[in-house]
Amino acid sequence: MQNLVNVFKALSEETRLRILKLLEHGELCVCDIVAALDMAQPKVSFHLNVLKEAGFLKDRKQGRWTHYSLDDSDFFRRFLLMSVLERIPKDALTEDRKRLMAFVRGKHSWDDAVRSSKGKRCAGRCK
Amino acid sequence: MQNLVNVFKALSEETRLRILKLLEHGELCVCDIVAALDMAQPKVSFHLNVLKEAGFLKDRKQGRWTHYSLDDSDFFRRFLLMSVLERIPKDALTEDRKRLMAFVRGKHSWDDAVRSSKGKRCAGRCK
DNA sequence: AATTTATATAAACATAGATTGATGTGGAAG
DNA sequence: CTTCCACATCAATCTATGTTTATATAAATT
Repeated sequence: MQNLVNVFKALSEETRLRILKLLEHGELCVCDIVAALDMAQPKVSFHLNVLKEAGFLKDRKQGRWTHYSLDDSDFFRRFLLMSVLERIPKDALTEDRKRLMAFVRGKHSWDDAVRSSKGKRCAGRCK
Repeated sequence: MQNLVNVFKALSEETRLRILKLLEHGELCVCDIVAALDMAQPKVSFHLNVLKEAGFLKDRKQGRWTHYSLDDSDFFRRFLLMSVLERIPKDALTEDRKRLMAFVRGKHSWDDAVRSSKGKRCAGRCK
Protein backbone atom coordinates (compact mmCIF):
# COMPACT_ATOMS: atom_id res chain seq x y z
CA MET A 1 0.00 0.00 0.00
CA GLN A 2 2.88 2.32 0.78
CA ASN A 3 4.10 1.49 -2.68
CA LEU A 4 0.89 2.83 -4.19
CA VAL A 5 1.17 5.95 -2.06
CA ASN A 6 4.64 6.61 -3.41
CA VAL A 7 3.43 6.46 -6.98
CA PHE A 8 1.06 9.35 -6.30
CA LYS A 9 3.55 11.18 -4.14
CA ALA A 10 5.92 11.27 -7.07
CA LEU A 11 3.27 12.95 -9.17
CA SER A 12 2.26 15.51 -6.60
CA GLU A 13 4.89 18.15 -7.27
CA GLU A 14 4.94 20.64 -10.08
CA THR A 15 8.66 20.40 -10.87
CA ARG A 16 8.33 16.68 -11.35
CA LEU A 17 5.37 17.04 -13.68
CA ARG A 18 7.41 19.52 -15.73
CA ILE A 19 10.21 16.99 -15.95
CA LEU A 20 7.85 14.29 -17.17
CA LYS A 21 6.45 16.63 -19.77
CA LEU A 22 9.96 17.53 -20.97
CA LEU A 23 10.71 13.86 -21.44
CA GLU A 24 7.54 13.26 -23.40
CA HIS A 25 9.32 13.13 -26.75
CA GLY A 26 12.45 11.27 -25.79
CA GLU A 27 15.40 11.03 -23.44
CA LEU A 28 17.39 13.98 -22.13
CA CYS A 29 20.56 14.22 -20.10
CA VAL A 30 20.56 15.90 -16.71
CA CYS A 31 22.20 19.06 -18.00
CA ASP A 32 19.46 19.46 -20.62
CA ILE A 33 16.81 19.30 -17.91
CA VAL A 34 18.73 21.64 -15.66
CA ALA A 35 18.89 24.15 -18.51
CA ALA A 36 15.24 23.73 -19.44
CA LEU A 37 13.98 24.19 -15.89
CA ASP A 38 16.62 26.80 -15.05
CA MET A 39 17.16 25.26 -11.63
CA ALA A 40 20.10 24.17 -9.51
CA GLN A 41 21.46 20.80 -10.53
CA PRO A 42 21.15 19.02 -7.14
CA LYS A 43 17.52 20.03 -7.03
CA VAL A 44 16.90 18.48 -10.42
CA SER A 45 18.81 15.34 -9.48
CA PHE A 46 16.68 15.05 -6.38
CA HIS A 47 13.44 15.11 -8.33
CA LEU A 48 14.77 12.81 -11.03
CA ASN A 49 15.55 10.33 -8.32
CA VAL A 50 12.07 10.54 -6.80
CA LEU A 51 10.54 9.83 -10.20
CA LYS A 52 12.95 7.00 -10.82
CA GLU A 53 12.30 5.37 -7.45
CA ALA A 54 8.57 5.55 -8.12
CA GLY A 55 9.08 3.75 -11.44
CA PHE A 56 8.29 6.60 -13.80
CA LEU A 57 11.79 7.07 -15.18
CA LYS A 58 14.72 4.94 -16.21
CA ASP A 59 18.27 6.10 -16.74
CA ARG A 60 21.04 5.20 -19.14
CA LYS A 61 24.61 6.13 -18.28
CA GLN A 62 27.00 6.90 -21.05
CA GLY A 63 30.39 8.28 -20.16
CA ARG A 64 29.96 11.30 -17.97
CA TRP A 65 26.31 11.73 -18.88
CA THR A 66 23.13 10.24 -17.46
CA HIS A 67 20.19 10.17 -19.83
CA TYR A 68 16.72 9.93 -18.37
CA SER A 69 13.60 8.77 -20.18
CA LEU A 70 10.05 7.71 -19.38
CA ASP A 71 9.75 4.15 -18.19
CA ASP A 72 6.81 2.56 -19.96
CA SER A 73 7.30 -0.97 -18.69
CA ASP A 74 4.40 -0.85 -16.26
CA PHE A 75 0.88 -0.48 -17.52
CA PHE A 76 -0.55 1.43 -14.58
CA ARG A 77 2.23 4.00 -14.54
CA ARG A 78 2.02 4.34 -18.29
CA PHE A 79 -1.62 5.20 -18.03
CA LEU A 80 -0.95 7.71 -15.29
CA LEU A 81 1.77 9.27 -17.42
CA MET A 82 -0.57 9.57 -20.38
CA SER A 83 -3.27 11.26 -18.42
CA VAL A 84 -0.79 13.55 -16.73
CA LEU A 85 0.88 14.61 -19.94
CA GLU A 86 -2.39 15.32 -21.66
CA ARG A 87 -3.67 17.31 -18.70
CA ILE A 88 -0.77 19.71 -18.36
CA PRO A 89 -1.81 22.99 -19.96
CA LYS A 90 0.19 23.62 -23.08
CA ASP A 91 1.41 27.09 -22.20
CA ALA A 92 2.70 25.90 -18.83
CA LEU A 93 5.82 24.48 -20.46
CA THR A 94 6.52 27.07 -23.16
CA GLU A 95 9.44 28.62 -21.34
CA ASP A 96 10.95 25.27 -20.47
CA ARG A 97 10.90 24.18 -24.10
CA LYS A 98 12.33 27.48 -25.21
CA ARG A 99 15.27 27.16 -22.84
CA LEU A 100 15.75 23.52 -23.75
CA MET A 101 15.90 24.29 -27.46
CA ALA A 102 18.30 27.18 -26.96
CA PHE A 103 20.54 24.96 -24.87
CA VAL A 104 20.54 22.08 -27.30
CA ARG A 105 21.27 24.45 -30.19
CA GLY A 106 24.19 25.80 -28.16
CA LYS A 107 25.57 22.30 -27.68
CA HIS A 108 25.44 21.53 -31.39
CA SER A 109 27.04 24.73 -32.62
CA TRP A 110 29.76 24.29 -30.07
CA ASP A 111 30.27 20.73 -31.26
CA ASP A 112 30.50 21.89 -34.83
CA ALA A 113 33.07 24.54 -34.00
CA VAL A 114 35.46 22.25 -32.16
CA ARG A 115 34.60 18.83 -33.49
CA SER A 116 37.50 16.41 -33.42
CA SER A 117 39.82 18.93 -31.87
CA LYS A 118 38.62 18.97 -28.26
CA GLY A 119 35.79 16.42 -28.25
CA LYS A 120 32.39 16.99 -26.74
CA ARG A 121 31.45 19.05 -23.74
CA CYS A 122 28.34 20.49 -22.29
CA ALA A 123 27.42 23.95 -23.50
CA GLY A 124 25.99 27.10 -22.03
CA ARG A 125 25.06 26.85 -18.38
CA CYS A 126 27.26 23.85 -17.66
CA LYS A 127 30.55 25.48 -16.76
CA MET B 1 -1.37 22.65 -13.12
CA GLN B 2 -1.50 23.10 -9.38
CA ASN B 3 -4.96 21.63 -9.61
CA LEU B 4 -3.57 18.44 -11.12
CA VAL B 5 -0.91 18.31 -8.43
CA ASN B 6 -3.59 18.45 -5.74
CA VAL B 7 -5.41 15.50 -7.22
CA PHE B 8 -2.33 13.34 -6.72
CA LYS B 9 -1.48 14.89 -3.38
CA ALA B 10 -4.87 13.80 -2.10
CA LEU B 11 -4.08 10.22 -3.07
CA SER B 12 -0.62 10.14 -1.58
CA GLU B 13 -1.48 9.33 1.98
CA GLU B 14 -2.41 5.98 3.42
CA THR B 15 -5.20 7.15 5.70
CA ARG B 16 -6.93 8.79 2.76
CA LEU B 17 -6.70 5.65 0.64
CA ARG B 18 -8.24 3.70 3.51
CA ILE B 19 -11.10 6.18 3.61
CA LEU B 20 -11.72 5.84 -0.10
CA LYS B 21 -11.72 2.08 0.23
CA LEU B 22 -14.19 2.25 3.11
CA LEU B 23 -16.52 4.32 0.95
CA GLU B 24 -16.28 1.90 -1.96
CA HIS B 25 -19.69 0.40 -1.30
CA GLY B 26 -21.63 3.48 -0.31
CA GLU B 27 -21.80 6.51 1.90
CA LEU B 28 -20.82 6.63 5.54
CA CYS B 29 -21.13 9.30 8.19
CA VAL B 30 -18.07 10.71 9.90
CA CYS B 31 -18.59 8.72 13.07
CA ASP B 32 -18.66 5.48 11.07
CA ILE B 33 -15.31 6.33 9.53
CA VAL B 34 -13.86 7.40 12.84
CA ALA B 35 -14.88 4.06 14.30
CA ALA B 36 -13.59 2.08 11.33
CA LEU B 37 -10.19 3.77 11.33
CA ASP B 38 -10.04 4.00 15.12
CA MET B 39 -8.61 7.51 14.91
CA ALA B 40 -9.30 10.88 16.49
CA GLN B 41 -12.26 12.65 14.90
CA PRO B 42 -10.49 15.91 13.93
CA LYS B 43 -7.86 13.87 12.15
CA VAL B 44 -10.50 12.08 10.12
CA SER B 45 -12.30 15.34 9.36
CA PHE B 46 -9.02 16.79 8.13
CA HIS B 47 -8.46 13.98 5.65
CA LEU B 48 -12.09 13.96 4.53
CA ASN B 49 -11.72 17.62 3.72
CA VAL B 50 -8.55 17.07 1.68
CA LEU B 51 -10.32 14.42 -0.37
CA LYS B 52 -13.36 16.62 -0.82
CA GLU B 53 -11.31 19.63 -1.93
CA ALA B 54 -9.55 17.44 -4.47
CA GLY B 55 -12.90 16.36 -5.88
CA PHE B 56 -12.91 12.75 -4.74
CA LEU B 57 -15.68 13.03 -2.19
CA LYS B 58 -18.98 14.77 -1.83
CA ASP B 59 -20.94 15.25 1.37
CA ARG B 60 -24.57 15.26 2.32
CA LYS B 61 -25.65 16.86 5.56
CA GLN B 62 -28.63 15.48 7.36
CA GLY B 63 -29.42 16.72 10.81
CA ARG B 64 -26.34 16.47 12.94
CA TRP B 65 -24.67 14.02 10.60
CA THR B 66 -22.50 14.49 7.57
CA HIS B 67 -22.45 11.61 5.15
CA TYR B 68 -19.54 11.29 2.77
CA SER B 69 -19.47 9.33 -0.46
CA LEU B 70 -17.31 8.96 -3.55
CA ASP B 71 -17.83 11.69 -6.10
CA ASP B 72 -18.06 10.07 -9.52
CA SER B 73 -18.95 13.18 -11.49
CA ASP B 74 -15.51 13.55 -13.07
CA PHE B 75 -14.21 10.90 -15.42
CA PHE B 76 -10.53 11.29 -14.65
CA ARG B 77 -11.02 11.05 -10.90
CA ARG B 78 -13.38 8.15 -11.33
CA PHE B 79 -10.76 6.25 -13.23
CA LEU B 80 -8.14 7.07 -10.63
CA LEU B 81 -10.49 5.87 -7.92
CA MET B 82 -11.08 2.61 -9.75
CA SER B 83 -7.43 1.86 -10.18
CA VAL B 84 -6.68 2.84 -6.61
CA LEU B 85 -9.43 0.72 -5.12
CA GLU B 86 -8.45 -2.30 -7.12
CA ARG B 87 -4.81 -1.91 -6.16
CA ILE B 88 -5.25 -1.77 -2.43
CA PRO B 89 -4.36 -5.20 -1.04
CA LYS B 90 -7.44 -6.89 0.35
CA ASP B 91 -6.04 -7.70 3.76
CA ALA B 92 -4.95 -4.11 4.31
CA LEU B 93 -8.49 -3.13 5.24
CA THR B 94 -9.67 -6.18 7.14
CA GLU B 95 -9.45 -4.52 10.52
CA ASP B 96 -11.12 -1.35 9.31
CA ARG B 97 -14.08 -3.31 7.98
CA LYS B 98 -14.30 -5.34 11.13
CA ARG B 99 -14.49 -2.24 13.28
CA LEU B 100 -16.96 -0.62 10.91
CA MET B 101 -19.27 -3.60 11.00
CA ALA B 102 -19.12 -3.84 14.77
CA PHE B 103 -19.91 -0.17 15.06
CA VAL B 104 -22.80 -0.24 12.64
CA ARG B 105 -24.23 -3.30 14.38
CA GLY B 106 -23.98 -1.39 17.64
CA LYS B 107 -25.92 1.51 16.18
CA HIS B 108 -28.75 -0.71 14.98
CA SER B 109 -29.19 -2.72 18.12
CA TRP B 110 -29.23 0.50 20.10
CA ASP B 111 -31.82 1.91 17.71
CA ASP B 112 -33.97 -1.16 18.08
CA ALA B 113 -33.83 -0.97 21.85
CA VAL B 114 -34.92 2.63 22.12
CA ARG B 115 -36.76 3.28 18.89
CA SER B 116 -39.51 5.87 19.18
CA SER B 117 -38.73 6.51 22.80
CA LYS B 118 -35.54 8.54 22.56
CA GLY B 119 -34.90 8.80 18.83
CA LYS B 120 -31.56 8.10 17.16
CA ARG B 121 -28.10 8.67 18.48
CA CYS B 122 -24.66 7.48 17.66
CA ALA B 123 -23.55 4.26 19.29
CA GLY B 124 -20.41 2.84 20.78
CA ARG B 125 -17.40 5.13 20.56
CA CYS B 126 -19.43 8.32 20.02
CA LYS B 127 -20.19 9.44 23.52
C1' DA C 1 -33.48 28.03 27.17
C1' DA C 2 -30.19 24.55 28.53
C1' DT C 3 -27.92 20.35 27.33
C1' DT C 4 -26.28 16.81 24.48
C1' DT C 5 -24.38 15.09 20.21
C1' DA C 6 -21.99 15.10 15.57
C1' DT C 7 -18.86 17.48 13.17
C1' DA C 8 -15.87 21.45 12.04
C1' DT C 9 -12.27 24.64 12.92
C1' DA C 10 -8.19 26.70 15.18
C1' DA C 11 -3.73 26.88 17.36
C1' DA C 12 0.33 24.53 18.85
C1' DC C 13 3.26 21.09 17.84
C1' DA C 14 5.60 17.22 15.17
C1' DT C 15 7.23 15.20 11.08
C1' DA C 16 8.18 14.67 6.27
C1' DG C 17 9.52 16.76 2.10
C1' DA C 18 12.03 20.20 -0.65
C1' DT C 19 15.85 23.50 -1.33
C1' DT C 20 20.56 25.05 -0.91
C1' DG C 21 25.53 25.03 -0.64
C1' DA C 22 29.38 22.08 -0.13
C1' DT C 23 31.71 17.96 -1.17
C1' DG C 24 32.26 13.32 -3.33
C1' DT C 25 32.73 10.17 -7.45
C1' DG C 26 33.83 8.40 -11.69
C1' DG C 27 34.84 8.97 -16.52
C1' DA C 28 37.43 11.25 -20.02
C1' DA C 29 41.02 14.49 -21.70
C1' DG C 30 45.36 16.44 -21.43
C1' DC D 1 48.36 10.94 -12.83
C1' DT D 2 46.34 15.25 -12.73
C1' DT D 3 42.65 18.11 -14.09
C1' DC D 4 38.08 18.94 -15.66
C1' DC D 5 33.39 17.91 -16.18
C1' DA D 6 28.57 15.76 -15.44
C1' DC D 7 26.24 14.11 -11.96
C1' DA D 8 25.26 12.28 -7.25
C1' DT D 9 25.05 12.68 -2.35
C1' DC D 10 25.17 14.92 2.15
C1' DA D 11 24.12 18.12 5.96
C1' DA D 12 21.74 22.13 7.17
C1' DT D 13 17.85 24.80 6.56
C1' DC D 14 13.32 25.95 5.27
C1' DT D 15 8.53 24.85 4.16
C1' DA D 16 4.47 22.10 3.75
C1' DT D 17 1.73 18.62 5.66
C1' DG D 18 -0.11 15.86 9.27
C1' DT D 19 -1.39 15.34 14.29
C1' DT D 20 -3.25 16.70 18.68
C1' DT D 21 -5.77 19.28 22.13
C1' DA D 22 -9.08 22.51 22.88
C1' DT D 23 -12.91 25.00 21.46
C1' DA D 24 -16.76 26.43 18.26
C1' DT D 25 -21.06 25.57 15.77
C1' DA D 26 -25.33 23.82 14.83
C1' DA D 27 -29.05 20.53 15.09
C1' DA D 28 -31.91 17.98 18.12
C1' DT D 29 -33.49 16.65 22.47
C1' DT D 30 -34.86 17.80 27.23
